[in-house]
Amino acid sequence: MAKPAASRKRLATRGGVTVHDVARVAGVSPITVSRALNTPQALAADTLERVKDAVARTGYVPNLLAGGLRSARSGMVAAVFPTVAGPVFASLIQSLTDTLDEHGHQLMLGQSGYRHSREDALLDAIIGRRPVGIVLTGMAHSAEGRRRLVASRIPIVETWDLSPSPIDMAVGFDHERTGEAVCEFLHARGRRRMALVSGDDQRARRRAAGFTRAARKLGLLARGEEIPTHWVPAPASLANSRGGLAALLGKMPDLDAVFCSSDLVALGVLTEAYARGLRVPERLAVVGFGDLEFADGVLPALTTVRIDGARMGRTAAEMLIERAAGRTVAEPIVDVGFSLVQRASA
Amino acid sequence: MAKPAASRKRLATRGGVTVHDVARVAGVSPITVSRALNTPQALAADTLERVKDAVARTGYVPNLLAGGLRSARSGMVAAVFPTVAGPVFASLIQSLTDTLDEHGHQLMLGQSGYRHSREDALLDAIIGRRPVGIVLTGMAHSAEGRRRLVASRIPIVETWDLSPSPIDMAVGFDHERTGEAVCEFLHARGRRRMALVSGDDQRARRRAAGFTRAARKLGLLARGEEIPTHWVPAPASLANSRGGLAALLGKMPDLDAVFCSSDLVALGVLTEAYARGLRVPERLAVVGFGDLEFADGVLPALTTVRIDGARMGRTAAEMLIERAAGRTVAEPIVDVGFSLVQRASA
DNA sequence: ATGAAAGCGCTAACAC
DNA sequence: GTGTTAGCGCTTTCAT
Repeated sequence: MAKPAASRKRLATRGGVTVHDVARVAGVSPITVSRALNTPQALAADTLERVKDAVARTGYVPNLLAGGLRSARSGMVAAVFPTVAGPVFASLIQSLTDTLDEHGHQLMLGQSGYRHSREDALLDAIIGRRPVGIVLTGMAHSAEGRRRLVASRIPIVETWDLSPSPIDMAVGFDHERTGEAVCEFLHARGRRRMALVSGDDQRARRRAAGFTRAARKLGLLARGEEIPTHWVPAPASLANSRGGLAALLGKMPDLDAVFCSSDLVALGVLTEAYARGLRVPERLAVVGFGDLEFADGVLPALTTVRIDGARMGRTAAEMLIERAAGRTVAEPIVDVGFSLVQRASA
Repeated sequence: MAKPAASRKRLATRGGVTVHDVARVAGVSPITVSRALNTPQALAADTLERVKDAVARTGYVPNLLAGGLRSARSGMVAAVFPTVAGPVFASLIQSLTDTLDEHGHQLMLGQSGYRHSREDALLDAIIGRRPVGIVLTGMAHSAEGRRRLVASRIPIVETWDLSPSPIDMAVGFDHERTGEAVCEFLHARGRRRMALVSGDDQRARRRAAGFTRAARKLGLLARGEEIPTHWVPAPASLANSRGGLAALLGKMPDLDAVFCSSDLVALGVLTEAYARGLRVPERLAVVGFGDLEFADGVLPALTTVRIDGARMGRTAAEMLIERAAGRTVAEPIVDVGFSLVQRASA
């Protein structure tokens, strides 16, 4: 008497169709239903047929929470970005999702929003879901956060940046080198009075540092002198960026080149230059960062640094999938480099 | 003898710290640990203290899969977008994540990529995780998919578009009306020879239809005549869009206004117009769609349609949270409208 | 090739 | 305010 009551209750309680229900309809045991879905090749053809039929008729959708609990495999990958609004991460997220999807994994997305306070809570929410892997971008992990990540033993890929001491694996590029490359490029073009308009985030500061180092090496800076820089508070807007050029010109009227921390900032600089009648590139060279979609269409077309976000996303996903399969990753640290896209603005 | 062996095995098997371990360290029962984390106000202050201490010392991170299974609350919200790469959805995703985060929920992200074949598999992966709610964007749900969604009884919000017959709830705006509004605007500005350069997706087609309807009403079209339209295959690129204007001018040399399906397309049109020496807006008016970040910075500044993506995301999240709390949503269908941002290009 | 039993880690329900 | 018992729905393990 207790048994039938229990099964009736199960159906009533949550309204959910379970393996038991499908099993009953198919005339098999629950485990056979499980096998039909996970290892169909292990079943006789007609049994498989019966189960599939029962699945369709009952509208059964497996509870992945239960399966994940038992098998300790959630099938999800978590990713944390400072923000998804910026177009910079879009192609990375896109290719990450696509590649994971090809392998039957889902992406769980978190935004750190550069707020350290929320960061640890976010990590707990992630680790607590026992993901197959974690993709980290732009987080300056707290000591505590780092400890938890390591303790979780979950495979981790740090992206975008190429950290000097990755927690586990990394795919990215060297921000300092991009700054150096741009400085050298401008110098080769005969520019000598350079400045920066830069968003105030960690990676942009790294690029600025690289730029400064190259300038020093090229003899553009006297001892102790710094590259004039206007820091645009995040999130960088067009108006802010225009103001940046204005401010720089106030201090340095003979300015002849500006390296911007993003294409959007560069667009603001371009706009301000136009408003002031400063010809680009004749009078002022402008270089952006990111090669966003619009960079090719503005006037003059923007010279900028291109990053292969799609490759980063794909590589990160593949590393995690490799690890999830229990294999070791041959190349756990990948530098995807960057390229300088030369257009009209410099 | 069996009991201690079992608990020793538990520790060894997965290496994971569980409620039992924390309970033992704190000298309480497992349920008390659970309560310390979920309903701390129900515990005595010193007990709470002891448990928190034990949690910190053991490095315990609750297994949310197990908790979710038992309580039938996964704490996740799933969202499906055609693509996250396009900047159009960025602010929507951003505010969705932010709002969910404020309420302790995580976002699971899926990309349908406009592929119907993957769509049902994606839905199973989502429904199988028993999310608190589902946000749908730009999916033309298959009959089967729709049936599964309804059967799952999971709260659903359709966004971006305002479907005529939503599955459950909806936040969006009327695409046809934006097309109408732009046509009327251009007409009021004295334009009579209008055309469209449009990406080939469903919503853009709706806007084109609205544009055509208004043109007909205004007497701009003869019986059976259509608005000349160049369809840009997705994903729309700058080069494609430039080609679009070129093609239109071939057929209609006295063209005096173009409505584009996105700001990026509009930028391509602007670029082509410049290359041909067609002055904007004097000779050719150009209107975009989306009010992307760069719209204000290009030359001439782009007149465009602005959509409040942040409001959509916030509203969608709040609706789902409301439902998750067992309350009914007062206004299950919300029209966030749009606004025409008038700048120099038209 | 299929089934029975057990248990993943947590919390709802009910005691006290 | 705290503990005991049971079970969420699935899959691992072992048996046949």
